[in-house]
Amino acid sequence: MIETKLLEKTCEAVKHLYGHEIGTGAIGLEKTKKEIIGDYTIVVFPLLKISRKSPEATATEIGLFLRDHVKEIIEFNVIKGFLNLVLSDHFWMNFLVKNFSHPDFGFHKTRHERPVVLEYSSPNTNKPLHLGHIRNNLLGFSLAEILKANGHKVVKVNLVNDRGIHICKSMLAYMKWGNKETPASTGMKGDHLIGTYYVLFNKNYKAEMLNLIEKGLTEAEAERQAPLIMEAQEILRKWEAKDIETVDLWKTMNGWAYEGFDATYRRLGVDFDKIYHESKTYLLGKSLVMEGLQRESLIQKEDGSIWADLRDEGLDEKLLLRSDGTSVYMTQDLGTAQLRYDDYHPSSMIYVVGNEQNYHFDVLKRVLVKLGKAYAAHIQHLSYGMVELPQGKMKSREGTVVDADDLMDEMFKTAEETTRELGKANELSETEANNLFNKIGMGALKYFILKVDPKKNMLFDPRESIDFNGNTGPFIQYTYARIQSLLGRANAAGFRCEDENVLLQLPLLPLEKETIVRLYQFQAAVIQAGDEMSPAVIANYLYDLAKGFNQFYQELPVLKEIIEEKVALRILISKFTGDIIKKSMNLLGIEVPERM
RNA sequence: GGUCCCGUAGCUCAGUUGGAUAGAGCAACAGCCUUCUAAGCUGUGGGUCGCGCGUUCGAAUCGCGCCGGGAUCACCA
Repeated sequence: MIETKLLEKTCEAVKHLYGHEIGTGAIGLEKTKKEIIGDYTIVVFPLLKISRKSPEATATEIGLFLRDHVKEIIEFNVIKGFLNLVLSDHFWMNFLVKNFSHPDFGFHKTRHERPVVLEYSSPNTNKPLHLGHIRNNLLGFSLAEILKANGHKVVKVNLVNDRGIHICKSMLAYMKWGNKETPASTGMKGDHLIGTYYVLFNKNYKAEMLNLIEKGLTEAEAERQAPLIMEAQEILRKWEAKDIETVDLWKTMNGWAYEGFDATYRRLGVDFDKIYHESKTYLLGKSLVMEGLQRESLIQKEDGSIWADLRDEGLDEKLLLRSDGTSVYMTQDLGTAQLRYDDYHPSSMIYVVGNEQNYHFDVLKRVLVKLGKAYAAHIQHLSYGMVELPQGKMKSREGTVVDADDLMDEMFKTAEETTRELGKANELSETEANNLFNKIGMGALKYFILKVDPKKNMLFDPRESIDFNGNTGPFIQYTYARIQSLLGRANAAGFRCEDENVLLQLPLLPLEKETIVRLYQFQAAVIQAGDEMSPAVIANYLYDLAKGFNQFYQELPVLKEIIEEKVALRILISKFTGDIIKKSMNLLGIEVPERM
């Protein structure tokens, strides 16, 4: 890319002019600010110690050297310590002509042998997915696409938390109050049906606790002694003992949950290459811990419980096996890490998990190191922030969760209303219309969530719903649809690509050039998004691209332009923009409609 | 209490490997459809970048100390 060349040539300039060898890292190269003439700017302040001259003189000397030694640079200007370089129109035209028809532009061919294992979603089978899971799923899916675009093989895995006390709670409530209901008999999605029992358990559990507290128990005592929780624990023991009835019910209810999840995943447009079940991996975790104990990298206490001692690393002791020999969350995660490593020998293992588990992953890595696992160094935690509601954090018990399926229904409805109001569904068949509403609704939702830096907490206000104007998914989809319409007309009118050599000589108007420059930046955006594991980089790039194109489209005629070569040029720009919008949207897991 | 994260316009967010007058969208107001889709474009107003000190030629960005918000530190997951 041209950036690399500019950096290297600047180093040469410094060596030639001042006799100093410097690395490209010592040079500040950035895009020139909008108001100033130029494409790239070199900040020369850091070089003054070497040049021993004024900022202006240094910048001018380097500018002269670059102009003479880099054929793409046709002129430059100096403002204080800023050297602004102007690249030739020919350079930008050449880029456009050489790349616009290249389907893989901006993407790298697979260049890493070992795959990346990417875990995301990881639901519990005791309740349906909510808005927080949506963020997780969208991030995970998008990140997979971004990594593929950067030349990685990606294995998407889902670790289902299908065992444990929380699962038993739903089971118990169902046994007590379920009346043999099924998804079929109630017409409810399986995961939602199970969710009602989870809620029911908590309601009654809370009532029992209050009762006990009234009788003089402390809260902690009540929590442990309430009959319901003790019954749930009994179910857990039966499950671990492989009691047939218990295991059967567990299988049945989990089956309902899976059916429900599958439907939600399909609608969200996410998928997995491999599904792990905690019920099948926790035993491997146990054996890893026992090995570690034998090798004396772990410690056992008098009551039989096994721990990792991390005190000399500034952390605490961490329990890995309970005194009764049963496993905890960490045990299970050690097992799945090992399993994944054995299954794929990946170059890295990425976990898309909320930032509330930062400590967990810190400990996980350290314990794996203690167990002598070299792959611990390649575990990465994509730690994303919480989705908050105007009232604060979502809490299932207080009924303030935004359900994933409900939300998607809402989005669809809003998309339908808005589209009909605008009269844009009039000529569509029902299937086509529903298809469009779905694309728009999901596009709005996905873009809304992915445009925020994953690391940050974000706010979701269901009342205001999601806008379809401004910096939104539908805005970008609309830009794409407009381009397709334009290209359709161009095609119908029989416009064909002009002779390349003619185009290469064309002078560019500012809006034309700005748009081409943005297209060029797609390559850097893909790389940056991969490095930072951030779909938001793509989303922000996309908005900039679409916004800029709309300006171009508004100000300059394409098909109505008089100069034939300009028509060809602008069609080329439009086509390339459309292609990159589509590719970028796909990196976010968002579809674009041909008409809207 | 220990550790970690966050604090930018009324609201939601960009910008944070230190660089030029801090940017968008929404909301408000004012314009632009006899010309390629107005889910669009243009313009106006709106800021002690939480506060203070420091490092630097230069700080929203780095360091330290406060203030405010959040997460986490379970024989929960």
